[in-house]
Amino acid sequence: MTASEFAENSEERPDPRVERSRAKLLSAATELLVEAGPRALTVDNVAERSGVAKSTLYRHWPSRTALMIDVFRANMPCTPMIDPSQGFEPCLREYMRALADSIGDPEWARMLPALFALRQQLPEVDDLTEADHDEKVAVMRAVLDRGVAEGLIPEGLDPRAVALTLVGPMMMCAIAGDPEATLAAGDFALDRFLASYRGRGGAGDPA
Amino acid sequence: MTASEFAENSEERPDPRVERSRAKLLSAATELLVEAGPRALTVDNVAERSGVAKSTLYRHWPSRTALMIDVFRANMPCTPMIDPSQGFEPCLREYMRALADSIGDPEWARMLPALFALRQQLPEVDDLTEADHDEKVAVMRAVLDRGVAEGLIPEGLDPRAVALTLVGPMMMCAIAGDPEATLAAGDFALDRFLASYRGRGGAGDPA
DNA sequence: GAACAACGAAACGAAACGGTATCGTAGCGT
DNA sequence: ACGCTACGATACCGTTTCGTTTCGTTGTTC
Repeated sequence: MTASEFAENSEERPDPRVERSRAKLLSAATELLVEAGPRALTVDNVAERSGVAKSTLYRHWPSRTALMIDVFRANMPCTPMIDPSQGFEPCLREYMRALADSIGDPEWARMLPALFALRQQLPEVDDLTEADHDEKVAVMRAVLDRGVAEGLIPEGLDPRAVALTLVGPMMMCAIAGDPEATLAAGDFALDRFLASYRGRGGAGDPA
Repeated sequence: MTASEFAENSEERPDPRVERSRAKLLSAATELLVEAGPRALTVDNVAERSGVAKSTLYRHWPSRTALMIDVFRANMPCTPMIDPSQGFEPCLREYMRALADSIGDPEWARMLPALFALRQQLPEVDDLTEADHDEKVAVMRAVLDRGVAEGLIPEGLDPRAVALTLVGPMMMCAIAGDPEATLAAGDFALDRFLASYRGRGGAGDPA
């Protein structure tokens, strides 16, 4: 009831214990998901490994499923943003490199198959992946626009198709359990893609 | 006890009931896996849907896991074989088309994520996918050899890398829940790949 | 038709699971 | 120092799950 209460400090600082136990639970749940798959992600396992009581878990999430979804959300790499001012090819190469880094991260690569598997059952997970996909396509569209402006690639290229051919090989690598090869796979695909438009000066037909 | 019994028919014909119940169980298990994922593939569910008793299931498979592995094995499309005599490009195009057909099959596409997810936990599933991968790479190697012989692509191309860039987009399509686009994705990737070597007469550097 | 093997139905057990409730404790902000 | 609140421990409930067992029945082969 001091004078300072009147100021905009009326928001009470949140109890640090809340964030701490939440972090512990999320971390333990991530470990379990990475090490042994979604089936091992049980409330009892998470509680035991995290050292946090099961009752506390249910104070933070309404269900085991909600926790699992948050595990994906917390670990999903955010789509790297790109500065288009450095030109088409450097920009695309940097984008691919950043994507390989995030997709090929060993932890993330281990939970990637589970993500796609649960996408079919949990609409929230589906939303997560779809939003991520849209972001990737949006960045790709911007990069391609730059390429068209520079006359290096033809007009009318579908950003979704390009993203598929460039990201697909990397994703395939990560999912197939060979995350170390992600960067190389992306490089090869990118080289082929770029070379395919260098043949006749870039203004080929947009097939 | 007729005379025909004396011939090479001395091996007793197996009871047709065995194969019948096995087929029923496998079919029901496949449906459950496709519709609701591996978590729905329980012994009770399979027994109920197939109309076969649970005890019979355990006469055919030692565990639920063994059944699930056989479900994958029974549904996994066999790698299409290719006749290399028709020339490099037609041959590669036909191969890609056949791959798109098998990978993009709706049923198979629905169980594909589960396959990759369980690969990490079940070594038998890992063996399945690895054998399939090796087959694909072997066919690709044969096709590429033909391409080198025709002077259309440079020597020294890694069949694994090529397979990754060509199959990756299709696989990504199927896993991401868009199996209808599999063919188009493969076509686009293939067009880019081929065009990338047409620029300077095919004898470019093997990057 | 007789012997035999596969099957169906059902009960059972043990363990794991998701989720709830209780209550004493300990840490936080004031 | 005090009150509030998150927390820990634990017990508990109902359900699901895997896997086993038993026994009567059906179908197949000879």
